[in-house]
Amino acid sequence: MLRGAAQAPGAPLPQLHENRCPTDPSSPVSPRPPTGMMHIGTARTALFNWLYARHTGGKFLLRIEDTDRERSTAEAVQVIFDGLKWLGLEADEAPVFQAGRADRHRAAVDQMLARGSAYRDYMTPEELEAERELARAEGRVIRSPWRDLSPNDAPDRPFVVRLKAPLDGETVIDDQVKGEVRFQNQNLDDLILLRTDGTPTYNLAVVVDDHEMGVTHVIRGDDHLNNAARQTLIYQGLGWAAPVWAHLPLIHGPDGAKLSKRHGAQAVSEFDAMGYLPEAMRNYLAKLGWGHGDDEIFSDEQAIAWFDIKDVVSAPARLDWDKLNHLNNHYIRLAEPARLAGLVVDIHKSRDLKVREAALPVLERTIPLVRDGAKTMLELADATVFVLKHRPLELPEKVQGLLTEETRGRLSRLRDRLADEADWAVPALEQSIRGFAEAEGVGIGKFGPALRGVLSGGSPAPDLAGTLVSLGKDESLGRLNDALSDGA
RNA sequence: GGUCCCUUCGUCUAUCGAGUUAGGACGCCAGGUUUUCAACCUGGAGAGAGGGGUUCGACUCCCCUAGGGACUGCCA
Repeated sequence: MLRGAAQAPGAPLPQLHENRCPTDPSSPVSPRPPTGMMHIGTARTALFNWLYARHTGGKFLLRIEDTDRERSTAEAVQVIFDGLKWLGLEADEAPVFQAGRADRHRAAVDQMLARGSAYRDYMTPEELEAERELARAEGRVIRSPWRDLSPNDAPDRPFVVRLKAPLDGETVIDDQVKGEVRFQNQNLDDLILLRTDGTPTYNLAVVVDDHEMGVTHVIRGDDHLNNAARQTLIYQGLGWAAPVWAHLPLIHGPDGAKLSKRHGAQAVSEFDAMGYLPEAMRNYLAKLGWGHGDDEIFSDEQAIAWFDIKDVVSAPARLDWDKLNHLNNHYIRLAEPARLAGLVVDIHKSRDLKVREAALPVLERTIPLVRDGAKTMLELADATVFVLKHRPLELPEKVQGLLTEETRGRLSRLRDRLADEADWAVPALEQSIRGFAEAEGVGIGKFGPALRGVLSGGSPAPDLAGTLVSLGKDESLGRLNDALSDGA
């Protein structure tokens, strides 16, 4: 939905409350090749934009900022789409590719040139470098001599087009989370709008696209706060009204430093691979930098109803794995077993474990029994391997050590009792086991560990009755028989 | 170097000048429960970076210092 560039200067912002999600199609850290990842910080920015759009009834828009052609690849873009989809944040309209709008960007620059709010700068790279050093030494911003020269003096050589920013006065950003931020214009340089090859730069493209896409609220990372001032100057140069700004604090690693590889993960795909559920990520990310009183766990609907940019915290937050795990566990307990079973199968398969179709229902009835302790889907997968093993099970030494003469006798008597059990369900089996212990005149501790070991092959398993139910009567008895006949 | 942002328990945060032992959550510690690992129950320790102001009164407003961070590209 392009509104066209012809909006009158100073006209009121449309009441659409549209947002955009600024997204980097390539890695901001390593120049090339694109690392093809969607940073967790980008994901949270997207989440806040999404929450705000849903809350206000506006639109959640996606724009791929690929004005740097070299670093933008189809794969990198796909990673972004996949990441947003996994997180459950899909844009309301087709994504806009910035690179495809270069003509609009250039048209805007023509306007500025005509209005005198931009100029051609013929400085050579060497001259620029010298000026940069000098400016830094003098503690000021770069200034080009071409700013005030007449076009008639133009030499015949490549040029960039720069913004002709005001030299004095101040630019005030009324940021929704930072409050009023003031910049002295003398500290703001004439940023490049068009490169030597005529292609638009990011700062120009963002302004033009936001304006023409009808973006009213720009919610983005803290790292753009300085840019907001400079972009405001571009809006002024174009005679357009600036949008409402909201700059989110960054997410740091557990140690407070910038989030990086050594913190475990930075890409949303990695969180997926580590077994985190998207709804847990949404809840966690929402709580990171925003909150609604003491509410810790909430649904998307609640988050949407409660979300307000003004409640966003202004300090950077650290990624806390313990808390993420806790939330993930909470959502694993809430999820449909069938869905979890599917995810668990995928994990087992990726670990080269053969999973037959018939295992799905078995998994489905096992999951509710073992999910309470699972912090991630990976752990849930670990907790369910016992059910997927093939007979005869290999018993680890620890289990074999439990199988003394006495215990074997006991287990065999228990086997007979279980074989007669008609009601193969947790309550009945619990009673049966307890009754058996009584009949034997011993505590469950006398045979429980051995029974568990025989049934699970030493892998983690739920309580005894649960394990029996998970396995089913035939498989349980079979495993018992295997162990009792083996070496007997 | 310059500009800008940030600073409450270990972590995320509540408290939006005067009802507080500064609340909650995760984590942690202790105890309970117990057929593994968990889960679960009970209890506990734990914070306003430092220094100045403003005010009858400050965690809350202002200034300074310290410490973190972002930007300072013909990257985004």
